Amino acid sequence: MDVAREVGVHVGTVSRALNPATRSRVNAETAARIIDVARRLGYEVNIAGRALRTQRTQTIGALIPDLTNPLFPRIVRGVEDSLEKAGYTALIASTDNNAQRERRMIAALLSRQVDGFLIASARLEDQALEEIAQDGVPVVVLNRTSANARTSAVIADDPQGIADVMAHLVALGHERIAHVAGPGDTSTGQARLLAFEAALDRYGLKHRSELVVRAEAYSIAAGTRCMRDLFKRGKPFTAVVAGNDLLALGVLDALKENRIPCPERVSVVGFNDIDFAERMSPALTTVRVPTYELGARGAELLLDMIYREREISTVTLPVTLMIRESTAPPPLQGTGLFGL
Amino acid sequence: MDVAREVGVHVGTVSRALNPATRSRVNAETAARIIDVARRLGYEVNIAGRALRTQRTQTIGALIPDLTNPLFPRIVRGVEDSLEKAGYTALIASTDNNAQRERRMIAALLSRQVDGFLIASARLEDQALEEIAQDGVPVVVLNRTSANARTSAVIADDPQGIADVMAHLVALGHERIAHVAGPGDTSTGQARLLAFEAALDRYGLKHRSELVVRAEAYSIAAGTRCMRDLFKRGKPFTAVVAGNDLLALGVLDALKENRIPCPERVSVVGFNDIDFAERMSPALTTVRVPTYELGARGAELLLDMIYREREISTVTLPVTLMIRESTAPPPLQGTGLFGL
DNA sequence: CTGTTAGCGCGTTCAT
DNA sequence: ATGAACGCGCTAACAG
Repeated sequence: MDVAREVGVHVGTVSRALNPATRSRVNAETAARIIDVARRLGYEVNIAGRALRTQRTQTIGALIPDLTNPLFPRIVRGVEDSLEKAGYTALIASTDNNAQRERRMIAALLSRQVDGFLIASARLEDQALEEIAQDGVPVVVLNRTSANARTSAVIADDPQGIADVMAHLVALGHERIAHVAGPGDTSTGQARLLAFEAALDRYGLKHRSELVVRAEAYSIAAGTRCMRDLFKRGKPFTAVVAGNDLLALGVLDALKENRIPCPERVSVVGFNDIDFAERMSPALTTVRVPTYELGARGAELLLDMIYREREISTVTLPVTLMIRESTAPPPLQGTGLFGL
Repeated sequence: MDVAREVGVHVGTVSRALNPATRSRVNAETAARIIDVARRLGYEVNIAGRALRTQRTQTIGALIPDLTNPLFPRIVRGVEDSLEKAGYTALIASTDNNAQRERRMIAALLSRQVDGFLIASARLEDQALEEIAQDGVPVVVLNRTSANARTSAVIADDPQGIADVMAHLVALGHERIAHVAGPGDTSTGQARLLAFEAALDRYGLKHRSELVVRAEAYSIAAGTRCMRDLFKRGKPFTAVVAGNDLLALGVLDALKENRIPCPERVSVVGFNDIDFAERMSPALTTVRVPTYELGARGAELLLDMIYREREISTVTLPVTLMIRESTAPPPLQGTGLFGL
């Protein structure tokens, strides 16, 4: 270490002087000199070396299903900001919600000795996740719950969001409401479907299984496919609650295919309030999820687990219904879809 | 290393067996046994340890201005896919095109001994970049050029894109075309402005400095501000070429504020063809940039530089004009903006 | 307060 | 083909 040579002290002293936590144990004056020389020489600690010794890489792994879904960049941003305060950095990996790719990425991150994992992948029953937690590496899941008792979670209040949506639709006069549910193996898909059914009960609306379709993925294409399915069944409806915004966009596409105007004949609502949702045509009514906070809180929780071995916890963030152009009162009787 | 103990060989042998590059130098049978045991024990090489020895972390740093701009997730995706093939991983950092944050991130990445940098930050005169290259760490810049002779670059064919845009507008009959240019300290901002002016000459159109405004950032808000500026100047125009899609969205907002219909009275065109551009209202006419390829090629170039100390090069990718709803013929004389 | 020593996990070199 | 020894950069622990 040439800083040591330059100042004329031992490397150990330099190490202590440069680490804020141990700086107090070295003469203030020499410390100042060391810091000065280090800066002048452009010295940066080698985190790989430190990691070898401390077993801490100051790096966490973030598993994101798809950065292309506007939901996630905001989450990542929250994560980054929280981590940076602690001198941490995130290694980001896209998984496509593909189990195999997920395993590969986890292996890659594990071999880089990440200090913890932030997992926004939606799949419910990850044995991969199980393995990590068993290894003793802290895990926080984002925007999903986990069956695993050893992971913390930060989630949005999905039941409340769906409840707000349903209250809005019922207030507008809708009675035949369809649901394009998210994938069954995701916790959000399940939670939102449950909340949908609970709302049906609350308002004394009939459960019609023909009005519920499950998407196989959270994507625009899947939303369109589900909607085509719904049309084939030929059962009347005046509103569609989509599992998330991408599904809602797919629903709108299918509506357009069939020249069914939204919101005049069918209302559509999404979930998440992705960027640009308000600029779509029609501007999408949806539930805003505080994505930045979701990431920020998740990162804080993880740092807590790393440093203070804090107990496991689940944080639920409030959501807000954003009413825009894609919802309106249902058409008059006799003028609706399928002669409703 | 407990794998060694389990198999009954020396750690050196295990190391050789587990490293594909040196596997040939060990008995095939023992190698197989070692690999088997390693898998059974869930052993993963510690990249930090290897890095210390080899000075290679198999990790590169990616500086992205803003993941929230839909342009970048696609680039990142291309980067990831190319890197993964080589066993590399990307450390992603958002910079906000903020010089100070950029330095902090570079320091953080440098201390993690990244093997190279992929820089999509747009700012032109980075001394930070200069320093990195001087350190001998390979750098590839993405979607921008660099004054630095030691960095490779992958860029889109901006001049061609703007030329196509102008040909389209002129063919529609536009003669008074405004330009909301990108920031002057970005290479894209400069290149597109130059191409805009060249096209003016090509079609014998007058240069009107009052019809050119410079944005201070690539953002929606900046686009709106520029447009308000343009209105204040009171000079007539029938089309606006925006420096990128976000600026174009800001331009559309300003038009809406003033109840000026697009494309009936003013045509607007963007650049990049971000996701959802075709779902906006009106659907945005813009220039598609092959973002995934941009990232993928950039990563390949960087790996080449790391492994083969390849010479510096610049790759230019072709672009495509996407004609949608935001462009149309100009209004008839006398009905246009400012009495045009 | 500071110097010394040892060892984190790996790859390399030299010996066998 | 394999074992032994060393050192990469750093910090914890101990000695002074």
